[in-house]
Order: sequence, then structure tokens, then C-alpha cells
Amino acid sequence: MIQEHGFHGCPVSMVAKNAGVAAGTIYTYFENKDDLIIGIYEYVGEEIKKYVSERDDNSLSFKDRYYNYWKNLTDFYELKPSIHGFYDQFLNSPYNSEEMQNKPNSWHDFANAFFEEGIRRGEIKELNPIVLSILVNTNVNSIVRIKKNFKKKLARNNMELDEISHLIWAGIKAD
Amino acid sequence: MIQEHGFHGCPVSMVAKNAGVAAGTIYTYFENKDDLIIGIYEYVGEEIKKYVSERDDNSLSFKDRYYNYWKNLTDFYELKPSIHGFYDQFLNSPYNSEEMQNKPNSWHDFANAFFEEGIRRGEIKELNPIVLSILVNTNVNSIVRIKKNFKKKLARNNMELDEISHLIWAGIKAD
DNA sequence: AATGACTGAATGAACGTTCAATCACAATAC
DNA sequence: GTATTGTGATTGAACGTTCATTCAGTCATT
Repeated sequence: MIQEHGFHGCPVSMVAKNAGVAAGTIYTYFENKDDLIIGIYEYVGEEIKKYVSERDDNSLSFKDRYYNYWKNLTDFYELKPSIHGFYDQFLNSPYNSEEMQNKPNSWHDFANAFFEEGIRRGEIKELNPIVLSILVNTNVNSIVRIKKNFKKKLARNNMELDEISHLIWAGIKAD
Repeated sequence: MIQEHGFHGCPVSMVAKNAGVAAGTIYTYFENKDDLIIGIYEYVGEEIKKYVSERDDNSLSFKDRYYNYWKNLTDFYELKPSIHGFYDQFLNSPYNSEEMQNKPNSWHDFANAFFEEGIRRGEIKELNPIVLSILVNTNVNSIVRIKKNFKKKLARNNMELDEISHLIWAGIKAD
């Protein structure tokens, strides 16, 4: 609902109806609407981590693992467009404050560790793993968004958004 | 104000006060709040285009022009953090509908033409220029956002976000 | 009989929007 | 030069609606 209507466009009463409970019930589990939204964000982070980490296979070359990571993250978002829409909005909203960013976050931790290992194995350049995970996650995020918004335009222009995963690999792989 | 409080967090009355006019006056220039927000979006696009295009010098190599483009866009956003905050939020919100995306947009046109020329000159790979401009603009956007949010963390971890411009250049330059 | 979750009408604050009244200024008349 | 009228922008209190939140009462389970 948030992905479709935005944070303001979906009242608590609507959320409650959709969940099949009364509006008041939400307030036994969440302090207020903001607390609910932050709760969703934390839940979503866990789900993403679960999906991507379960499908990672560290016996493969890091190049293959990178492409799997990219594909799995993309698949997850395309499988659950509403999660993607929510997450994409949240990250760019005032909710995503510095305070928020400094909270423990197992999805971020996983992503950082993932790229750290690529460096340790000597398969990618010695860059800050936080930078790398931000780079990759940002690009997957926005490609999924573009695919969603530009459906017709994409077909018309025969755009190859998957190219971007190659571009980025070309940029980060060890020489 | 939108960058700080979000779309809902800033009532029309607040906008009016900040602008030094009465609330009603806004409605002689804009149909409603949505119309105002879309108006700001269009204005912002013009401003970005102006800043970046004025500083482009097509006598340089495309590599230099690419790095200028990157720098100028980054500078513009950092010079006007509130514009960046607004734009970043708008792009990821339900306001940025498919209908919105299909409206004429001189900033998008400029960016597309820019990368088209890089291809024509044979200095970058033969990719869809729309893909290229989305790639570059998305990454500049998110780097600026990260710099804004992560100030302390960045310093602590000695992160080199500027690396990303090189990574992307390595990815898109002609072999 | 006791516990704790659930309900949904009620509350009051906040918001977008309207509009009758006012104001600033220019054009016209004397 | 002064008074009068006309025009269009500006004002902000008021309106009606929507929304987050509360809480007294109900229900389900132990």
C-alpha cells in the first residue's frame, strides 16, 4: 500500500482493513504509525538478507557469486514488487535518518561481509566493502524501479538494463 | 522543507509562511498541493540542466567531459542539498509515475544526448544512451545522499566514494 | 472467573482548500 | 493635480474532511 500511495496516502485504518483487524489492534503491537513503518523496514531487511544469503554458494568463484547476488536481489524485488516499492521509498525518505543508518542491520552486514570476502580472495579491487555494497545495491534498486516504471518505453527502445551488471563487474574486478 | 520533513510533513500553510505569503496565494499559481510539487520537480529539472549543460565543453575528450558531468552534477547537488533531497525523494515516490516519466523533460533530453555523443565519437561502448544516463545519474544521486547521511561513518571508514566515478568509467569506456 | 487480545465508534488535531473582504496600483475623469 | 473607479492580486479566518490515536466495552481462551 505504501508503494502505491506513499507514506501519507495510506492511513492506518486502511492498513488495518487490509490486514483484517481493527485499527486499534495495530496499536497493541506498534507505538504509532512511524513505529509501524520502521518495523516494516526492519522486517524487509531481514527478508532480503534471507533470500540472498540462502542462495549464495561460497564454493563458486567470486565472479559467479557476484552475478548470483545481483540476480537474486533482482529476483527478490521483482517477485515482491511491493517490498521493493516500500524499500526504495523508505531509503530516500526522511525516515532513513543517520540514526536509522547506524542501527544494527543484518542485511547490510551480510552485504558488507560478502564484498569483503571478494577482496580477501583477490577477485575484486581493494575498495571499501561498504562502498561496494552500496554501489551494487543502489544499482539493483534503481534498475528494478526503472523496469517497473518504464515498461513500455523499455520495450520500445530495446534497452538492455542487464548490461549494467556487467559494467559494474568490469569496474570492480581485480585487474 | 520537503527534503527535511517529507511530502506529508510540510503543510501548505508552512510553505506559505516560509515564502512570506498567505496560504491562499499559493492557489492562484497552483491548482493544488500536488500541482505545486510537480511544479517544483519541473523547475528543479531545469535548474540541473542549466548548471550541467553550461559547464559542458564539447571541445574536450569525452572522458574529460564525463568526469566534468559527474563533478558538476555532484557539485550542484552539494551546493543545493535541499534540491537534492527533494529530487531524490520525488524520483522514488508515487509522484514519479509512468505518466510523469513520459512528459517532455529537457534535463533528461540533455543527458541522453550527452551520452549519445560519447557513443557517436566512439569513446564509450554502444549501449543505449538512456541506460547510460540513468546509470550515471542514479549513482551520482545516491552518492550524494550517502555523503549527506553518513558523514561520520564515512570519515571513520575512510570511504572513497569518488572511486565509483572511475568504476563506472571503466565499465562504459570503449575497449 | 480471570486474563489479555480485539473492536470500532469517538475524539480532537491537522490539513487542504475556499472565498468574502481588503489592498495596491493604474487608468480615467474632472 | 486630485478624486474616482476598475482590476487583479493577496489575505487569512473558516470549512469540511481526513487522519492518527484512544478507550470502554466485547470476545476468546485458559
